[in-house]
Amino acid sequence: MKKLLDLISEELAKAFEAAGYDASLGKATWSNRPDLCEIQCNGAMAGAKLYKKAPIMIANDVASKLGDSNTVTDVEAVAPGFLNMNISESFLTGYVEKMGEADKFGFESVKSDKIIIDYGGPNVAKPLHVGHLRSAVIGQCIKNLCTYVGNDVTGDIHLGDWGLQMGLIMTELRHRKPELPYFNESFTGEYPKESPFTLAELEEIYPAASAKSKADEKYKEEAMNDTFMLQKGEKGRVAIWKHIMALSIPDLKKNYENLNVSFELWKGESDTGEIINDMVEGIKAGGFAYESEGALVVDVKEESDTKEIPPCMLLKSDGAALYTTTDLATLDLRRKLYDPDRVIYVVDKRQEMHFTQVFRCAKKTGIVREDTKLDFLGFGTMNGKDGKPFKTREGGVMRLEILLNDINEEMYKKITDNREVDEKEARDTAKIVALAAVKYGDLSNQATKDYIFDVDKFTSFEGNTGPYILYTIVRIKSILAKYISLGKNADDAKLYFDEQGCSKQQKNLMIGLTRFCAAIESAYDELAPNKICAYIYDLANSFNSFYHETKIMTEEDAKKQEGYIALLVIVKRVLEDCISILGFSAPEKM
RNA sequence: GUGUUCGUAGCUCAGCUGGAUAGAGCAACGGCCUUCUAAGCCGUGGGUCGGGGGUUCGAAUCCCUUCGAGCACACCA
Repeated sequence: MKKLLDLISEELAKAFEAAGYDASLGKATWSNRPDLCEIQCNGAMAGAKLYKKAPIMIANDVASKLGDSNTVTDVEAVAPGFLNMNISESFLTGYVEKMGEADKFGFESVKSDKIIIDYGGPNVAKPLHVGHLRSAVIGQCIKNLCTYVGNDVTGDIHLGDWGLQMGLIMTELRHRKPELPYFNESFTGEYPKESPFTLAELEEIYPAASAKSKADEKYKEEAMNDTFMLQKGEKGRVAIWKHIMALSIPDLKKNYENLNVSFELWKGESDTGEIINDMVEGIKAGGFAYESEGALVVDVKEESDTKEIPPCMLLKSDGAALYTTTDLATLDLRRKLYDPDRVIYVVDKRQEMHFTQVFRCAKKTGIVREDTKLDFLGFGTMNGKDGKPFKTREGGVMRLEILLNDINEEMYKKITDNREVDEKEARDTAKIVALAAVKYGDLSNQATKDYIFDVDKFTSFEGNTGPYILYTIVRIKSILAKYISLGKNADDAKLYFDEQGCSKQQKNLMIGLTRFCAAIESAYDELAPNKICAYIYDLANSFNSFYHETKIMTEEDAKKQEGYIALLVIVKRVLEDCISILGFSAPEKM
């Protein structure tokens, strides 16, 4: 379905042409002065130079050609050369009607790429903390968005399960329990099925080991050696590694489920273990790699660089793989298994340099196709109210689980405050609304910027927040339920065009609906979830104004009432599609 | 040091492919619940868009410069 502005632009283009000017000047935009008009066209000013003519004269010429239009009304040329106009109500109503009937409100899928989205990236050695929230929330939304616009999308969690963090755990474990069979090289029997540590112990072992390695050089070397041995497939280390994975993955699954985040693929760095060798050999054979200070590297500098880009390192001087290696091998593996057209990484923006190196190296060495799009969507840090990285009150790393529980609890209090609510229902609603609050709070900011995670703000739920959006949807649901309870059918309701004209609020609401496709499109083009948030906040505002202005259930004219209901149905569907892309849902009541 | 992102109301943020009077929310103040959920609606106050130059009929937006902040700069991930 063509966008409303495009339809009007076409008409303007014809008018410019009829008046003797270039058709391309006829471009309609939404007015930035809603007090003056709904739609404006600045083409006359752009054409002033071209035709060496006062812009107001051009605007007047064009306006005179638009007198009998059935899409726009009140066309007016205004100094210095604006062309102001309103949309015809019958045309607008007809357009919204068609939107309601069309699949995805007339959004035209132009893309059908095979896309892999790399997000989540949890470290199996430690529990999810607030730092993982953004990747999960933004990644899931980008995945939903790419799917909505018609791509074939696969989400990959890309576990951090093959690096030094694994070696650190093993080293610490050996120091604590040297008697374990995993560390006995002459051991030939079966390793125990039972893990030698619990999940809780694992969560304690890693930070302890990490701290020691920073203070003790020898300890760190030991950990690096353990990492190397694991990567070589030494059976004792592999057995411990399996224990870690078996404990960690179910826990991760549970936590991501609570966030309404899911992954089609649960691959990790370790899945590249077997192909790293071949890949490195291939790059060497291609003549791309050379030795530098003992390490194997590939140059990735380019002429246009404004700064020094260090070479991309394939192997450390001790021969071990590092994160560039596993990221490259992951691309290699993905091409072999899925051959994607595009890979999108939703990762902390501090890793930009790393991915620049990986992308260039992958293109240069032919690991990915020349036309594969590799996108880095770097997000900013989640800070506390003090503007510094979010921490617990004690200054430690805040576990995601605890953060979410806190917010759920706050939400529950809010819901049960001063009213009688069923306990179970209140708990369920609290969970839904809390998740919306957290996700919307994140997604409504530009992904690339740091943002302040303010628990008070998110639990206050006023203004531009997820709960406000949900509240709007719940209000609509409530009216529709009432309408249906009278034995009427809301789904078959038809929009009503009133010759007398509709209220300003209603027209505004309809205009809001017509902007859906453009909002989705720009959000997709820029991989910017905040554009969807801005759109639905605006739409929800329009609806709430309309809601206060219009008494729906007491409307006596049945046709008119049916028209209102039809409008509500579309607004609700648009809002629900949008929040479903954002990754949350609305309760029945709140 | 080099590069990069950013600096907009007291606070948190939009707006940035140049257009008319720079917008929201929070906070402050004032209205609106016997009528579809007041987690709402309507209104008031609050700004040298960090500073200075430039390009343009027109600049928060583009260019240069300066000040300030964050981040990154090969053997961690």
